[in-house]
Amino acid sequence: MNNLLKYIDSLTPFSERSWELLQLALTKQEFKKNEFLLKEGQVCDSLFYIDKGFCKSYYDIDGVVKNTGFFFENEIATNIISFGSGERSEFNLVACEQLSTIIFDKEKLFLAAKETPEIETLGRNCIRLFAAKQEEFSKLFKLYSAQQRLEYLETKHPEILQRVSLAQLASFLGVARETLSRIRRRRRTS
Amino acid sequence: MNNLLKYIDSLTPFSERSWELLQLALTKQEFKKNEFLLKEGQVCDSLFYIDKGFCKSYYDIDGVVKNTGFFFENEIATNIISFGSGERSEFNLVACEQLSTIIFDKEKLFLAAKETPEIETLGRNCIRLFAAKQEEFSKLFKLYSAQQRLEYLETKHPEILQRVSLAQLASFLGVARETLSRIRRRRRTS
DNA sequence: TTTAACCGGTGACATTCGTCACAAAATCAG
DNA sequence: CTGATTTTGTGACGAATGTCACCGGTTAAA
Repeated sequence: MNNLLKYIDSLTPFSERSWELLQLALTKQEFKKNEFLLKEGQVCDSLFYIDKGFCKSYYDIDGVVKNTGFFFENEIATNIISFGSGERSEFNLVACEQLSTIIFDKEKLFLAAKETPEIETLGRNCIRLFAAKQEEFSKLFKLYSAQQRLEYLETKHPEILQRVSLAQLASFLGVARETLSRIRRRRRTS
Repeated sequence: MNNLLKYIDSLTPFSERSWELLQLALTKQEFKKNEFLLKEGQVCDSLFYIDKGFCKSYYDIDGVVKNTGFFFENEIATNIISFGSGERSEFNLVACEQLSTIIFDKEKLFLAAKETPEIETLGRNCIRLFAAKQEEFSKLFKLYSAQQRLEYLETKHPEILQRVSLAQLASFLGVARETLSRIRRRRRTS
């Protein structure tokens, strides 16, 4: 819980009482590699704070896996559309390696938020960070070529390159695995 | 202010007192076509509720305009990254036609939110909707071809096609104007 | 009315990318 | 250590896209 406390403190002032109330909504949970945090078709009623390990979000489009996000330590993973609206999730969340999370239960979280506005503010800030991350990555696709997207990740998010296989990365970059190989080769030889 | 009231009511329960407090943070503002709501390099300290007309967000990449979003009546337009973090905006917001907005001033909004948790909750829900829209559109680029992206807009967001020129739309879809022409022709002839 | 500006379409051509097939290298399990 | 599996690289080829040039139709301004 220690990492989580630091994470919260970095977002908003938080009293002892708020922390005690919040803990009523929290559960530690471990996932094995390839275990699902959220499956397509389920309603997402949790926020997953990542304590150790990482997971990814992906769509299964006619049997083809399309990675759309990676979530590492000290981040929140969730389906914000499903969590907010109660609709079924269109994508999956799956552990990429042994994963330790702290789950925020939606219902209990809302109950706790009624008791203190600090929890409401925390929620707003979590969503804000989540939205900022969304915007950052969607920008890549709207503005840049595959090669430029790779270069952006290399400078701004090297942790992804270090921990994710090239096939996984290619899917995330929105190109075929072969295209990513060629981009890398072009740069080696020039 | 009537449209805004309905918008708020659709998001969260709102007392008379909350509405009166919120109004302290609100200002009506008109923009002429091609007038800027937010310029690249500025810090965004407003949420723009769109009452009438529409605007767009775009990046200027080495002199090339890349449209990234359109915002119509009954939506909030802003730069969520800049608004939340205080960093400078990397993109522009500009009126595409005569535009009537109601501006939420960030500083005054935070003051009002301290008085009542209903405003805090409203803020959380506005951000949530904004994040959901981000995710919806970024999904298009990660999963679909240009033609599929067009088809998605035609079925899910026909208002965009009705009000935006093909050149603007092509930029938003992330393809050259000519490519959009060819997609349209392919479908006519097949 | 005339002229200019804008909008949408299209042809030509080079480039890039996806797909399929296969091979080399790295990793893992027994 | 060894064989199997996974990961990565690459060649061939067709399809899709970007770029440039130009045209006709519409709209708006002079």
